[in-house]
Amino acid sequence: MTSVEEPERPGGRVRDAARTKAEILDVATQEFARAGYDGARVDEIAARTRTTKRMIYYYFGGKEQLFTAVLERAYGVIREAEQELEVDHLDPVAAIRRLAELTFDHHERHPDFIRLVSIENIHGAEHIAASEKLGRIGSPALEVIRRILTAGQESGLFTADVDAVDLHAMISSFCFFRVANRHTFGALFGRDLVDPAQREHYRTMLGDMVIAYLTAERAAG
Amino acid sequence: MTSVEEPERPGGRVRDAARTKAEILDVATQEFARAGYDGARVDEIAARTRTTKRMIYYYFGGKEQLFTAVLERAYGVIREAEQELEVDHLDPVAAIRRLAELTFDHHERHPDFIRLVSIENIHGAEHIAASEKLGRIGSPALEVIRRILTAGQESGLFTADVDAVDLHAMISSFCFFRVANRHTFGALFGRDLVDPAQREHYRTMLGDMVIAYLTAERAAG
DNA sequence: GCGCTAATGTACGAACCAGTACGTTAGCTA
DNA sequence: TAGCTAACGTACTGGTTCGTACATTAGCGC
Repeated sequence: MTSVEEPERPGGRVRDAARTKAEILDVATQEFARAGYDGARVDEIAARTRTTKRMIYYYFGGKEQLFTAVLERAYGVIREAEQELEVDHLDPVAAIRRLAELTFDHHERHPDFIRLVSIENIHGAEHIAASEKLGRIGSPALEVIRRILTAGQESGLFTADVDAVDLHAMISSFCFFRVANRHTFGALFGRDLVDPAQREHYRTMLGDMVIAYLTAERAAG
Repeated sequence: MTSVEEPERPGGRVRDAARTKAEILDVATQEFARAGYDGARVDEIAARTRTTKRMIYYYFGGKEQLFTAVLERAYGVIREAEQELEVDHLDPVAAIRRLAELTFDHHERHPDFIRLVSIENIHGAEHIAASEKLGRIGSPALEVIRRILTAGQESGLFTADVDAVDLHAMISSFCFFRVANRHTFGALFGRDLVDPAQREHYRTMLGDMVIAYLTAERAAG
């Protein structure tokens, strides 16, 4: 919003492939998250862009590939966030709590991403399967969890012998459900799981749950 | 499949409003769960029914109302299952574990229901909001949780002071995630959360988690 | 400053799909 | 068994939506 009449094209150049592509991806992310894959309209995405529908097909090939590109970028964002995890200086209990809270925060801050994942699951993860990039994206968080778990188990602090993938599932499930099922849960039980006033409450609850699970005294079995 | 050439109309009657409606609901449930709301095709539902598209509009009014009817029936099924909960004879710890396991089992047995709930959340729970029936459906499980929690907290077995709705959310999140996100999780982490061979593993994990949370020694604060 | 190509805009088509107008019949009732 | 109505079928339509053929121009290299 620097100029008065022409806030468009802030970069100066009229033709800019990179910016056009990025803008399409931004709008497409919103539109797919808003309405689901089949509910999303290519014309609507184009209309909310500085460019035209023609460009969507020029750069991405089609609706299907556009959705795949949207997913690739969304997963890229979470991978980057995970790479900034700095918990190695903490003791295992504090480290796991911190990791859980960061996962919690990321879900809270990216509801569109959660919706995209829900949508992709409705479609059997076929776009992930079709994407070379997503096949080998991995998860930095998983490596961090592995290290903390090993440390905690060796020191005897953690009694549970879960592996990193299952613990990641446990943490994610709580964070994901809270955002993804917010609407049906709210409608049926009259409680908004994403109410800002309850944010700390649920964040603490998640941490307590994970720590309790990892440090509980297990019956011999 | 009792007769050879005419396995149709097993009830005998050619015209049967109740059966036609039920059949439409059955097929519609599958189709909506398969493709999402906008991906589902009314023509496809009709084609897989003994009747025609005309009847869908005759009985339900439209695609939107049909989906609402599908949701109403699906939620009705889970409510009925919850009404058969019999855990009052157990001690609080065993009762909670049993409840968690029944929730786990119901999610496992009704993947279509899980998909419908995901779809409804993509659309902001607008069909639940539009349904009178679903507004006052409640949840028998919630009452059971309330009773167990009170007993456990009064006896000092449970240290956590969660309320029933939050505990229900915690249990549901794990069960829901495992089924709903099966595809993306499998594609990204190479682990099938619904692998039958791992069923007991995750069922136990859920119970351990909930019990650990409820019985953990909390730091004063 | 000239030409070449990546980048972009316009206008249209063909298929699809929710919903309906109109016509027919099964089966209950009296 | 006649008549009435709920239940059902056929065929169509109007709008929508993904995708594309064709025309145009910006901006870089030389």
